Amino acid sequence: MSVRVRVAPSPTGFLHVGTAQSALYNWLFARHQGGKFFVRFEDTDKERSKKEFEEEMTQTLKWLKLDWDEEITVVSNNLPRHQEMLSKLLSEDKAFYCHHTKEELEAERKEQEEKKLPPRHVCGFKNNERGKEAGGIVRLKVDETSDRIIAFDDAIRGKVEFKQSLLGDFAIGRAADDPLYHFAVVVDDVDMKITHILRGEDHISNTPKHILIYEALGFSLPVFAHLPLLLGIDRSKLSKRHGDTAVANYMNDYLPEAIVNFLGCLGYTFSKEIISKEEMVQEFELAKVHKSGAIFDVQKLNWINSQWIKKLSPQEFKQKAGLPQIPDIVVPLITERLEKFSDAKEFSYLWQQPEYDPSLLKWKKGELSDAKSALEKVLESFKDISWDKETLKAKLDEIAGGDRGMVYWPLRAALSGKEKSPDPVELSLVLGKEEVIKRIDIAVKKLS
RNA sequence: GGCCCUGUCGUCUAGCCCGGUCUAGGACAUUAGAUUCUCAUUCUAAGAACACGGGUUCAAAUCCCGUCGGGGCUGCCA
Repeated sequence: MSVRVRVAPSPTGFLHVGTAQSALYNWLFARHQGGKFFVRFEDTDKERSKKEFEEEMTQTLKWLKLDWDEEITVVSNNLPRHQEMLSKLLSEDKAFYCHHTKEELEAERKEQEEKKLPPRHVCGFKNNERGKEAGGIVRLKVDETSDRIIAFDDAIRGKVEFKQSLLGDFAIGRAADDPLYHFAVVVDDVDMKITHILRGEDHISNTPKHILIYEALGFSLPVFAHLPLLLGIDRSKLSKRHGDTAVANYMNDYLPEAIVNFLGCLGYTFSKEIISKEEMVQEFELAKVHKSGAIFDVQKLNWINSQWIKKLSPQEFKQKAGLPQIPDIVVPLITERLEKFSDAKEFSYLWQQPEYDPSLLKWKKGELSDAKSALEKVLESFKDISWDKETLKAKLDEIAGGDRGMVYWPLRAALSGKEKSPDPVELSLVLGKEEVIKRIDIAVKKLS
């Protein structure tokens, strides 16, 4: 049987990096197995779900190049089916209406905590006539007297067990025509013939509930696999207070290849650290996914991004960095020292004249007057010189005598207007003779 | 509180299943050095971890028990 997996985010915000990671592992598993990967929007929470978030998530998934099979589905579109299944359970007496108020339920939960009892709602309505009267929320009947152990073999963690008696009669619908997540997700996964459910570890304790729903509905179980969570610096579940959690916030500074590479390696150890998703597909094995959560460390992301940036062709770089006007020849000078695209603007001196204070021209071992005379000598000798690396270098060394800094520093400063930059010979080569002479001339005038 | 998952350098991890080859390896980060006018790249080096306590064994990061720590869930959110 062919593998079918899905990622099912709820469209209540921008695509979270954790969701992106989950999508990636589902995608990797599907592609490795030659199966199908689907995207489904879990909009059972009508209050918070928004169409614009669906659109945003779709665009972001595309940007990550995690291609899905068939059209994206939306849970609410399957509502008639959910209602049908809910009614079925109700009529088969496997589910019932709970008429307790929120206040009563809350009081019950509070009391249970105080008495150190397991938190569960064993509903008094499940076995009396009022439980059949429509109104209130719909709960699944769970036999609290059973000593059954609900167990499943997690493809990542191995055997996981829960006592059925601790579950209580959990809610599956706000009303007979309004399914809750736990119910809708099961029905949809069945309808889509999902074979493996790879989702975040935060769903482990929901799994026994889902198993009970599968059973009540008479469907066979898929394979479950719970992915480790992405953590913030304090090791709690990654959330907004830890920084940017929306993939969208990384789109301007990072390459999708870097994000995918980073996310893939947080939760799995591949044969190498810089790896494309196609290469990941080759190696991916579900059982090798890590069990414990990993901290989302931007420093590592930055390094990975810098590695991917270095692989870019000049054309690709200019387009991604939003600098289409710059000459190809300056690109390597930038990519060699770039971690994030937004930092590219620091190198504007490569395509436009820099602004700087004349004092910058003074080298630490000399005076301003030394800089001036050095620049004048360079200016003079550059006017009629062969414009290649060896010649320029030889000439500058000759002018400098023994102390290269006396010439290199002021020249480099004159060309870049920065304390830190590529060396003056490289700058001269990419800037061109005419521009170099112009900039030296400006520098000399600043010192006059 | 209850239930469940998890625990190797600061971070991501290899090793653990099938005890000895582990004076615990790699990467990021940090520090120092080489190259160098500066920065970056590159290279070299250094510091840095088996949560703790028992047990089994000739031998334990690896097996067993317990403790502690971290996290998740505990909703008419997902």
